[in-house]
Amino acid sequence: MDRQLKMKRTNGDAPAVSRPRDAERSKAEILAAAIREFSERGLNGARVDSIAARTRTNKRMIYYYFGSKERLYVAVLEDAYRKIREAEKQLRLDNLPPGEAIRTLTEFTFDYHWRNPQLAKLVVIENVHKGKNLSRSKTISSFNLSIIDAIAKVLRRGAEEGVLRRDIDPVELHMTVSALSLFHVTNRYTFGTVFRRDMVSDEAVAQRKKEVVDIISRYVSV
Amino acid sequence: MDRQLKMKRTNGDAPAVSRPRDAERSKAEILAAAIREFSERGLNGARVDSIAARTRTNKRMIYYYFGSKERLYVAVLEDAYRKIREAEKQLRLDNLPPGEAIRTLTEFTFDYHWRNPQLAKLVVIENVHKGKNLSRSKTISSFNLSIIDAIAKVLRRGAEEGVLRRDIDPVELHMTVSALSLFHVTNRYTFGTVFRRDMVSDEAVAQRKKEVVDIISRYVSV
Amino acid sequence: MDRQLKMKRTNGDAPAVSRPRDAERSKAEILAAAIREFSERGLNGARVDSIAARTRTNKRMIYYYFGSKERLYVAVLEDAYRKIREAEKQLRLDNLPPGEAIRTLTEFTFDYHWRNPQLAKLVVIENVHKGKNLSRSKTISSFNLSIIDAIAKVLRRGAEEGVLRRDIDPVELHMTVSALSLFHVTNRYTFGTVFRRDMVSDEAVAQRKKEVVDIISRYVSV
Amino acid sequence: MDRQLKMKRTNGDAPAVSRPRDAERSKAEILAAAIREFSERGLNGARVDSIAARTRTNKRMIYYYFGSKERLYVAVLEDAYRKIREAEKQLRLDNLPPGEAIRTLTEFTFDYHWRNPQLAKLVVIENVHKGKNLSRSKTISSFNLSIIDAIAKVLRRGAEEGVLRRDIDPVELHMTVSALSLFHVTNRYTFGTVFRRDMVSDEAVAQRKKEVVDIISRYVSV
DNA sequence: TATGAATGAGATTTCATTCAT
DNA sequence: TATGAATGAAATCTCATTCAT
Repeated sequence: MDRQLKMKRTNGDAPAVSRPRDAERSKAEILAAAIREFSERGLNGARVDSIAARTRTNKRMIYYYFGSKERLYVAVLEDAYRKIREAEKQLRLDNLPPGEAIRTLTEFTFDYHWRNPQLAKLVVIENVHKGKNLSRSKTISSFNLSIIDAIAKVLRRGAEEGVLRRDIDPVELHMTVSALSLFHVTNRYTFGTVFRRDMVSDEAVAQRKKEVVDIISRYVSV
Repeated sequence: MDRQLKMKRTNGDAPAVSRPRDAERSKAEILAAAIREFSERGLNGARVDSIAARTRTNKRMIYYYFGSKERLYVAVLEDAYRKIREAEKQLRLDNLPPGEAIRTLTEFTFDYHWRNPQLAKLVVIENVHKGKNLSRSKTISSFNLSIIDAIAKVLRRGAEEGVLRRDIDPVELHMTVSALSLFHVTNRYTFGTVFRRDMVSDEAVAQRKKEVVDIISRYVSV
Repeated sequence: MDRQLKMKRTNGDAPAVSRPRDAERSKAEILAAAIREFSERGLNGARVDSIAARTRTNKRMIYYYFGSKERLYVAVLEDAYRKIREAEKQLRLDNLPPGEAIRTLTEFTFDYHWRNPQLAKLVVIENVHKGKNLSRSKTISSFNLSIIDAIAKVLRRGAEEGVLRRDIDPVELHMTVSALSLFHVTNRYTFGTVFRRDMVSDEAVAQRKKEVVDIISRYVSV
Repeated sequence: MDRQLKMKRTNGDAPAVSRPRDAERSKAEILAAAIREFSERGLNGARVDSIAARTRTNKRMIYYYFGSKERLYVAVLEDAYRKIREAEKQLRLDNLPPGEAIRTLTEFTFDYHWRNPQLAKLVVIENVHKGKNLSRSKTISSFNLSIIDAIAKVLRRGAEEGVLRRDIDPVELHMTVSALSLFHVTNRYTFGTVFRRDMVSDEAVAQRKKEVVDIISRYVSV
């Protein structure tokens, strides 16, 4: 695969970078490979061998750094959640008028899940397992509540300005936005097949996104 | 393992007539056991042994009747879809005013999935597998389109009576109702844990159902 | 073991004996192989592969019948204890004068362990594991207490006849006989090496047995 | 794994003098940790990682100082034997009347093994491995024969004084004392479980010690 | 002397499926 | 139609040991 790279390594008289020896990088590489494997095949379907194969390290290192397949899976879950929360922070919702902020957040959420389907898939997989792995994570809740705070702020502003309903619960709103955004990812295959519906063309996705934004707008507007 | 028992059965002069040997009953029993096992543990997590253990028959019979674990899984999927479509037909939406028909359908859908979570779970599991098993079913689409027809009829009536928007696509509406209803089942564990939200108490469920009906009502109303 | 039985089944026009299909025999074969492997290599040193190789069945059957390496090991322990207790019953101590009964039992115990070192080895191995596997056995104590009963009877007779001490505790005596008999098996290698002592020649063994009988005789005599 | 810590150490201008780097101390620490690990878990059950974890050094040092797990185990065996022989020398048996000397030695041996069970455990473990590791030690026999000499001297004195039998072989006597003393350590779990006997309370131990001393006394007395 | 990172070989266990009657 | 026994292939995990600095 990377014969080029290998060549480079053996060049020069400095014996050089020959093998990784970089814990952080190895860990990150494993995590990245695991996110893909788990989201594509589920906890039981994922193969530790496959994860290792997507890496420059080997199977043994997965156990060295993560202890077990399950603990790796928990790390993957945490990482996937962390990423969407970080992406959300780039939105700067505070700088937008309330209505537009909600619209922006809705569009972002829909787009994010469509373009990064891993989290959505991991989440439903974890629910098949009744959430017992996620519940082992101590930190998961702490960093996720940021999105609820952000929504709450926007709703407060909107209420003050009289442009948004006063009786909207931020968690409820987040649930709705999530449900409508995730569904298109987590149910695309069955819904497409069963109802003979194009779920994946650019037009179909754009059309659905518009619809979702519309649903949310009507829901929050006074 | 239980050799004693076996001995007892084959000994004695009482011949083979003793048990009814009802093929249909065996098949139905296997299917019922499989629905539970697959919905609880996923396709990979499900164990043929466990399915057999939930039955009065044995493992070999599963292969005799269904050929393979995968084909049994497809049969399970079809059966679960068939059941909700049959339940929907009891609603008699044609006898209700359009707005009320939509509300009734929404409440039914939400309740059905909450009380019969197997279909919801099977569907997300199947999507993890990119819907490749469902797509093997020849009949799946045929009997499922009934719900789209039913919604289309209601929307047409609503438009004619001027109480519902004219530009609502029935598939789009079904997708929205499904998304909001399924989410509460398929994401209850993670959402509850991550956002510290009660998802399961009677009050929480009733409150969410009210919200979902509200969202849909605002969405379809002129 | 019971080839006779098997023959009976496959005779007539039904073809051939090709593969076992005899649960009891498979189980017994595995158990016999496991006794040797565990007693020779310990719980950790024993290899499931090696046990299977000593069998006409395969590795998978070990899990089919015993569940795990540990549970097989417990079955092995139970079986080894059961065998010595059964052998003891052939001694008919009740038919011997008390002093001779004790002597006979001592000689038997010493010989048994020397000729069948598996139990002795299994026992020390199990003690390295702090007896946690044996303590999982429900039945172990029940059938082992027979030896204590037998000794108690002899001691009672001896006391009545005035030929044996009245204050000997049967468990204490069994412990002493066991200690002296087992030591020659469980410590033969180190004791031989460290103290440059022949522990294995027929003469050495006979001499030690005589000594042990002497020790016990002096101990129980009035 | 603890990268932060490592950074701190190699950073800064404080040079390498910071830690004493006492080779002898490291070696002794490893040996002490290994004695516990091997005696608690056996040769195969012991983990090099665990031994390192019981140390202030790391796994690599074990290989640096001892070469391999097996050679470390041999070192452990030698060390354990050396310790009991040194302890015995404190007894000053020569200063006691012969009968009392034997009694003192018996009590000491019983107590020593009960309070320091490592040697007893290591010895049976080594016997499971047919003594092949111990036989590699060149020195083991040389320093162990001291106990045989000591016993021989006492027996000679006792015979001359007419208080002890003339026909007692010192190795045989040591074997008997060892067997009775070690048994209580190496078989405590199984014997306790199988025969429902308290083996560990202070009273039980004291009672058994008394019994052992009694057995030995009757054995050596004229 | 000291240490975290890395690994190959091999161990136990799992599981869908088939055999033989 | 029914069933216990059997199995190959492959999965997860373990562990002593070495690498590279």
